[in-house]
Amino acid sequence: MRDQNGNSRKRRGSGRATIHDVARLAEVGSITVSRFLKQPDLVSAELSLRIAKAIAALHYVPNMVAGGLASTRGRVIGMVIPNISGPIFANTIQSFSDVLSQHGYQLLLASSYFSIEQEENAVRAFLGWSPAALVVTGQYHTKATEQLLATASIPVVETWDYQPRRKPIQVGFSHYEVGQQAARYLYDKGYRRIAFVQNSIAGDISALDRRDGYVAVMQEHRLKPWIFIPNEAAPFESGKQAIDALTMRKHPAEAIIFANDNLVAGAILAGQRTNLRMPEHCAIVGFGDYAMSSLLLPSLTTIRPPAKEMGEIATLRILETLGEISVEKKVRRLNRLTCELIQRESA
Amino acid sequence: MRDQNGNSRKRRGSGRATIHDVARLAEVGSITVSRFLKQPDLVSAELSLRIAKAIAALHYVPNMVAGGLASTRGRVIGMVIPNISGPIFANTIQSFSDVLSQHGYQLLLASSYFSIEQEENAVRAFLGWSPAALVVTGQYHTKATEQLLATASIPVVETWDYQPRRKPIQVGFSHYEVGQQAARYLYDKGYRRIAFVQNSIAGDISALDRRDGYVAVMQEHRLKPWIFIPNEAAPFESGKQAIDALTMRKHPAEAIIFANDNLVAGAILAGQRTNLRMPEHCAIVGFGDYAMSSLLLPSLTTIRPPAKEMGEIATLRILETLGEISVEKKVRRLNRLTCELIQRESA
DNA sequence: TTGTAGGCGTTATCAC
DNA sequence: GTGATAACGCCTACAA
Repeated sequence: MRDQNGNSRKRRGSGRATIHDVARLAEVGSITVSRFLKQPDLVSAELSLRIAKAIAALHYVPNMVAGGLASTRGRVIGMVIPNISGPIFANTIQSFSDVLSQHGYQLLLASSYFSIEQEENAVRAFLGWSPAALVVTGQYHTKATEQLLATASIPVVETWDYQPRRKPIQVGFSHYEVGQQAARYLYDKGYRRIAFVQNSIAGDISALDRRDGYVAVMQEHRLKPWIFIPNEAAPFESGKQAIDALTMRKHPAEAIIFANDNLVAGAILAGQRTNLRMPEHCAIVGFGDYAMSSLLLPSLTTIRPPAKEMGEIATLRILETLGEISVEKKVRRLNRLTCELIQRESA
Repeated sequence: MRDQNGNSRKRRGSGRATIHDVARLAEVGSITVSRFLKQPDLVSAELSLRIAKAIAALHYVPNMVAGGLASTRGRVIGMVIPNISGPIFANTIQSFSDVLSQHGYQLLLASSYFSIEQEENAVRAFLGWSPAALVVTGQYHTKATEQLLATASIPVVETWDYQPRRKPIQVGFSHYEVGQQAARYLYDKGYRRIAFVQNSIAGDISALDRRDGYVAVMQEHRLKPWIFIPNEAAPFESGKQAIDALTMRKHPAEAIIFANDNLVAGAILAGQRTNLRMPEHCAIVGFGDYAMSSLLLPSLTTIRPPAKEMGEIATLRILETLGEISVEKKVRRLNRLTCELIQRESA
């Protein structure tokens, strides 16, 4: 039974042209069409031409679902990120997605909101799609996630963190060292009463690593670590709360390291209101280098994570593991990236 | 031939437990397992229990790819957005993805960088995944995209724009009216020499609609429209260039509408350097209400698009069309959202 | 270089 | 309420 296009009428089908329709029109075997699409070198020029015409005539779009099922490995790659809309991760997603789509892979995205339980759900959901690879954020996961990732037998990349001797491919940086970097910078500038303001989001474990780096440097110099934990939920409010608590006291902080630039934004706004001058009264170092960080008054001295680079390199490492490309040795060793301290007005 | 788990050894397979493995362990037919997962009401309590146990024992994760192939409609939804990392669209993505995943759908994401050709590529790639629905940004597409969307016979949603009498489901707002809104606001404040600064990104067609709205209001009042087109690529630079050109002249602009807040950020920084006082010397209205907009000095009067709402409502409309949920009539009519003018210091 | 047979894991269809 | 069977559209394996 044929419909008006000469296609066989299917009981269930999607209605779209299939590889068989193309093959019939081009008068070749379907497998030749498949080869034409995947390994064009193996198909003769003559058949290639006929096939190309048939594809165009039928508006054929290969069914990736069927292909994925047949090859038991789909051309999707899942990515779990704490926060899609956060200023910090968007660049990683963007560059990841861009490089990926150039190689015919699609990005499946989910957000965990810094909850490792939500991350587990996302990973579980992704696995149902037989992804070619998975990308997660950070090194801290639930036991179940660890196990899912281990048994998935696909490339797994951890971004936004770095820990030697871990199984997954790492493309990130050491948060601990970022904490050290910030503390040393301030110490070297002569500050001694240096405080650290934690993130208001409890699930942000990486921020605790940065705190630990700060603590280590303080102890190195026999200074007492001074940690402030905001009890506000909103980042701006937390920042305000922190700077008030740390500066409006008898022995105020000379310098403050904030867990991220969002907190700083709140702090700086509060400072403008109270005429707190930075860095004269209090120096500030943030983390993240968000778009706004250079626009604040004072502009913000902060540590810039290699967000875009992580996305790019993660993709390259994945594509290499999948045999899609071969990358230089240089790239293959780029597990551990570094953050740059951007010196501006606030410290 | 069975392996150690009692599963039949497959020549190709993924190695994961299949619905058949579950069925065998639970001693039921595979279709009953399928029903247990999709329509639990139709399965007796006794079998349900056995199946649940088997699923847990085997760590069974349904293969969505196979399911998608069999049902010719996968549980993925594709979304094309101009810019993932842009401050403006991220909220739409986030809320869209969140509601979606609550209903068991996955988000496929691609960015167009304001190029309708890239959008076409993305749509084509998405269609290969038999998505349950597609979301695109804006109402301007290539002919081919229009055709792809029309023949896909799946729900299509256009966000971030609104145009009556278009075929796709619309969840957005009128950029033309936003342009009018900004112009009227400034006119009502007494400004007459009002200029409009276009976006430096040529592909941002919606920004031209905003410009047209501004032009219309100016002509309404018999004022001469004054449009500045930056020739810089970078938004901050464009903003600086624009404010310099529009204010450092004999008859400077009294007020400026910028195509977006990124441009304004550059302009305000330039103004701080030249001691241009806003709004005294020049009032400014932006568009987007980015995170930084309230932090600038002066804080920015701007028009806030309903980014999060668009994502949420788009998802609801899609899920409703797919028969997943039923929404109130109220929501069903929410095609046209409105933008709020946020009054701050700059105008 | 090209083709044939059969499987990938699930669901639609129909029968009991 | 439950199950057998046949698609779904492509790809791997093997053959010619």
